Amino acid sequence: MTDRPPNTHPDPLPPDALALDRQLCFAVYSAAHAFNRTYKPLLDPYGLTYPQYLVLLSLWEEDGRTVKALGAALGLDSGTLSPLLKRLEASGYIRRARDRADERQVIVTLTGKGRAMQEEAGAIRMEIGRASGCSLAALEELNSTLQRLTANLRAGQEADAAEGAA
Amino acid sequence: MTDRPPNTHPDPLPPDALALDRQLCFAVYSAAHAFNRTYKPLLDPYGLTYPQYLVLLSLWEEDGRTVKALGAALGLDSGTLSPLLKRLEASGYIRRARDRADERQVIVTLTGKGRAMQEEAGAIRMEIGRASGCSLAALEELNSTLQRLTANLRAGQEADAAEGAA
DNA sequence: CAAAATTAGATTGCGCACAATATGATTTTG
DNA sequence: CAAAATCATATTGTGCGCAATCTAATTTTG
Repeated sequence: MTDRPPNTHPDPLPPDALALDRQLCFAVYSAAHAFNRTYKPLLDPYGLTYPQYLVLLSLWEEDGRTVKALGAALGLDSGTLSPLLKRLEASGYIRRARDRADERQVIVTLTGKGRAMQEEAGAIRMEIGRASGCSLAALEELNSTLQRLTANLRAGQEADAAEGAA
Repeated sequence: MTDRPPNTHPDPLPPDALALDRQLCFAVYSAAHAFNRTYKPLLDPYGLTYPQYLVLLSLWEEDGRTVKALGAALGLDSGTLSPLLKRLEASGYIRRARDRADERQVIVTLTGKGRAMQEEAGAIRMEIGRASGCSLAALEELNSTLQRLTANLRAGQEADAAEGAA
């Protein structure tokens, strides 16, 4: 229970300040769903889900990462990744093996099928780009704006966490 | 690595075109998670989740909507909303009742507690705005850009669906 | 070196999200 | 008006996402 400034009613918010279409969070939430739904028919033929596809993207950048490294790259924890990676292994895209040097760690490696999938990903990416209906420049601009926003939100969380631990 | 196999690739994608931080979808996905994590400590004291909060926002705009109308506003179907609304009812924010005129429909109505929560929402919204670290103008700009993107993606889905049905 | 602390993953439980399906109410049509 | 089609919602099954907890391996410390 942090004591915040006594802002019971700091400002009279505009009457429609709480309208759904005024909330940036909702615009982000909706866009995320829209991407998911657009990816689904493209990934279904390969038996992949969108988060599984993200893991493959991550491994194509650097194969042989640990679960922890993947989690850091994707912003996911082991509670999400452990079962997801099991499914990815069951469908033949990756293999998991304990690191001999440090048996706490699990190394995730692409299989031949996993590497081969990268060829298909180019077409998927093109299709998504087309579906977004934005110019390359607009995509990059939006991308970096969202990355800044995400960084700001994360910084706020860390600050609050530190405050709570103090 | 510059020379790719002369495959069926329409265009030679830049070698890092599949890098995670180049994917707009991933920026959106990450921002959505970041919002969720920022909202969580603000909503936890009220026993609300973020999607439940969205339902309340929607009802504050117009109370007494049907499940279908809520689904249209939020982009969710009954498979998601039915159990969510049950939980919202169990925690006392809403009531659900069959429409007497058309017993197929369920009308969702705010309780006193549900209406009272709107007072708290102002402070939550301010806190989120602060955490986003963006100016009002930047927020609105980003909001409308994302709304256009979402509309484009949805249009593509509908086109594909129509194509499949043809 | 042995005990304590830290670390990496896995597991459990709950809630969201969606496809597919089921049920019951209403509308359309023959 | 009765059968068929449509509609609104609920249910089931699968997968993501996260908090909390557990286990085993490694590192730190006394």
